[in-house]
Parts: sequence; C-alpha cells; structure tokens
Amino acid sequence: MNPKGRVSERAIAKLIEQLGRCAWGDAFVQGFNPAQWTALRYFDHANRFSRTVGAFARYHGTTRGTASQTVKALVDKRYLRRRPDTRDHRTFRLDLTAKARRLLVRDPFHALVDAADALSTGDRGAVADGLHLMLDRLLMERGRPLFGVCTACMHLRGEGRCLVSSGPYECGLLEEALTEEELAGICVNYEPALVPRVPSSL
Amino acid sequence: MNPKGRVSERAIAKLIEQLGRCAWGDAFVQGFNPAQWTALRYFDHANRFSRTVGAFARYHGTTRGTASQTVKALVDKRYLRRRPDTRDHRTFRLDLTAKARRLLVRDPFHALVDAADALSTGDRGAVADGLHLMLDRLLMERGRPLFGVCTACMHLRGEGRCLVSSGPYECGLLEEALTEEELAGICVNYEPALVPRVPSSL
DNA sequence: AATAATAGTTTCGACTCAAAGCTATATCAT
DNA sequence: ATGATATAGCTTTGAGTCGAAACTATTATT
Repeated sequence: MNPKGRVSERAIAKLIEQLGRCAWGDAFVQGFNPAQWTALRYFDHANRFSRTVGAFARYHGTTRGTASQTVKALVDKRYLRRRPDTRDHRTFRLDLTAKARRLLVRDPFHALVDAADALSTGDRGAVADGLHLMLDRLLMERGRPLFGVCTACMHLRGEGRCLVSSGPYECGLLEEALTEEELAGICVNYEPALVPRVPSSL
Repeated sequence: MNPKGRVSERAIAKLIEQLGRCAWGDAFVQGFNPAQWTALRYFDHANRFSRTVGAFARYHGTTRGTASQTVKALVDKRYLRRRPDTRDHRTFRLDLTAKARRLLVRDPFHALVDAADALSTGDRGAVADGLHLMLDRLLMERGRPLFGVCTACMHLRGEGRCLVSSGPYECGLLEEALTEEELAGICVNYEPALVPRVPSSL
C-alpha cells in the first residue's frame, strides 16, 4: 500500500504517541493525575514482593524521586497504606486500601480499554502481539525489567517439589512460599521461562 | 487463548500506556522535553493553515496555554520563527527554522519507529489499522479534530476544476490555492472524504 | 572496619494544567 | 454606518508535578 519503507513504521509510532497522550489527558479526573491512576492500578496488580516505591518507579519508567511523591500523595489521601518491611528496614510495603478498590471501579483507563474493545477478535490478537513485541524490544534496549507474572516466570517452583515451603508453590529467587492467588500478580523479579507453564495474560 | 472477555482489551490498553510512557521518557534529551519534540515534529508536517499555536494545542490534546509556552520556548531558542498573520491579526504563523530541521534528524522518536520496524510487514499493517481504529474512536468521542492530509480530505478540489485559483489544487473550505507538495501536510481542517482519492499515509 | 550498593526522601528549576485576562475579529441590533 | 456584545486566538498567572541531583539510612561486599 505504501511504497516507501518507513511510512507505516512512523504511522504506528505516531498512533501510539497519540493514543498515549489521549489516555494521559483522560486521567486528570476526580482529583487525581495520570501518574496516580497508574500507581493505583499498579499496586492493585503487583504481587507482594513488588509493592514498593522502587518497583513502581521501574515499572513506570520514572525516577524513584518522582515515584516517591506520587505514592506520598496517595498515602496522605488514604488510598495506600504504608508500613515498614520487617526484614529490610530500608523498604516500606504499600498496600491498596478498600477505599482505593472502590475508586478503581471508575478508573478513566476504561476509555482506552473500550476503544480496544471495538476491534474484532482477530485484530485484537494481532495488535496485542505486535505491541508486545515492540515493548519487549524497547525495554530490553534500555535494560528495564519486564514485569511478568509467576506462571510464566523461570523462578517459579512448585507442584510437589518445593524446597523452602510446604505449600504448593514458591519463588526460587526470593525463596518464599506463594499461594495460588499470588501467581497472577505482576512481579518486578520476573524473568521469562524458556517454556511457559501456563499461557500468560499479563 | 484467553477465555475471559476483557483480558486482551486490557492488555492492549496497558501496552499502549507503557509504550507511550517509554517514548515520553526517551524524549528528555538534548535539552528538550517531550512536548517540545512533539511540537517540532508537528510544525515539520503541518500545512501552512495549521502551523499555529491553537492548531498544535488541538493536535496535542492540551490547552492553548500550555501549547503557547511550549512554542514560546522553541521560538526563544530559534527553532521556530513566529510572525503575525497578514489576514487575521489575532494569529501568528509558526515555521521551522533550518536549525530545527537539522535537529530533527536526531529525534528520539526514532526509537519507537525502530521498534515498529521489528514487526513483520503483515503485522505492521494489522497493528497500524487496529490502532487507527482505536484512535479515531477515541478522538470522535471527545469531539477532537482528526488531523488528516489533503489527499484524503473532502475539501480538496482540483485536477482542472478549480474555482479560486489557476493552480492545480485548492482547499474548498479556506478557498486557497494549494501546491502539489502541500497536499501531504497534515491539516487541522481535515474532514475525511467519503471516497479517498489517494491512499492516506498520515 | 571500611567501602560500595540499595531503598527511599527532599530539594530545585522547569514544565503542565486550569482559569482568568487581553486583544482582535465577527455578529447583531439599532 | 455605528456601537454593543459575543467569539476566537493567544498569553499570563498560580498551584501542583516531573526529572535530576543531593541527601539519609540500611544492607551487602570486601
């Protein structure tokens, strides 16, 4: 359709930029800003090893300083509860409050989700795969972590051969037991397994 | 692959957000910020009716106040030249300088373009079409203009039947003559023609 | 014990948003 | 025509946010 080589690549990049800006603009609502909404979504889906300021900063591709301020605003407004880690006295654990869970029902992010819903099922798969490929490549280039789930992670051990726990699953990196529900949480320590055990849905 | 309905929609939205953030972070470079890079790209591709603060604000989905400051910074640094419009004394025309054109060769945006380049030709088409559909839908919902090119615009007249000019093409809305090169510039007054004359590449 | 690395916070200048203000053009009644 | 009002294009202002760098405290390494 387009004879010149780089035309459609540029179009894709431009579309991503525009869609991103659009979602950004939508997120100035209900007294929050885009970063705060992203943080709320992050702490909703991150597993317990990843609910810290630093992990969120890496996920969001921002500095720890900025992430610290975003989190502070949410803690002050009682959407996150902050308490010191019992093992490492440098870090603080952050957990969503019930108030935050109620708020997330009206997340402005749903506009972008609805737009994706307009695609046909086949197109959705192609778009998702294509974007995933692009993101992996970009994050890899900058040495940023990938943030996947346990079910596709090489550190997951379980199904009867646990070393450090009597439960069904554990994280081989951190040597901690995992409940079945925790397997679906996104993790800063994720590393893709050579052969995924369960199809990832991120 | 994913049985539950909204999983892949959410994944797409998340990927777009992440890719957008990534491009945002890349754009803090060479003493410019993301908004300034977007402005430089915009004024590079916009046609002469659309090279104003207001048109850029609408394109970028921001306020005129913010756009005004972004432009001001670029004018002060001699990357844009600003001069009053001869017809409408409220508006100012903004044009890229040669200095800006040299700068745009090292636009950090190319990282995202390169990532798109990693896709196969077929995937690129599917991704581009899917994202285009999503963006159109989003912009339509919020009543924002679409910013297309003359060749796909319903206001384009030409090929021997011009009314206000002796040249080959003209804009029926603004009643101004258009040179052939200008047909490729993106325009704030764009409205999709029912039947596009030439395949659009934006 | 000394040094380096990690986790988080604070500070500063620049930027963004939203709202209000200013000037020029367009519309409309007289 | 003339003058009043509305609209459009842009700028200025103030509160809040971002990225970069400096800082404190804790843990890891040598």
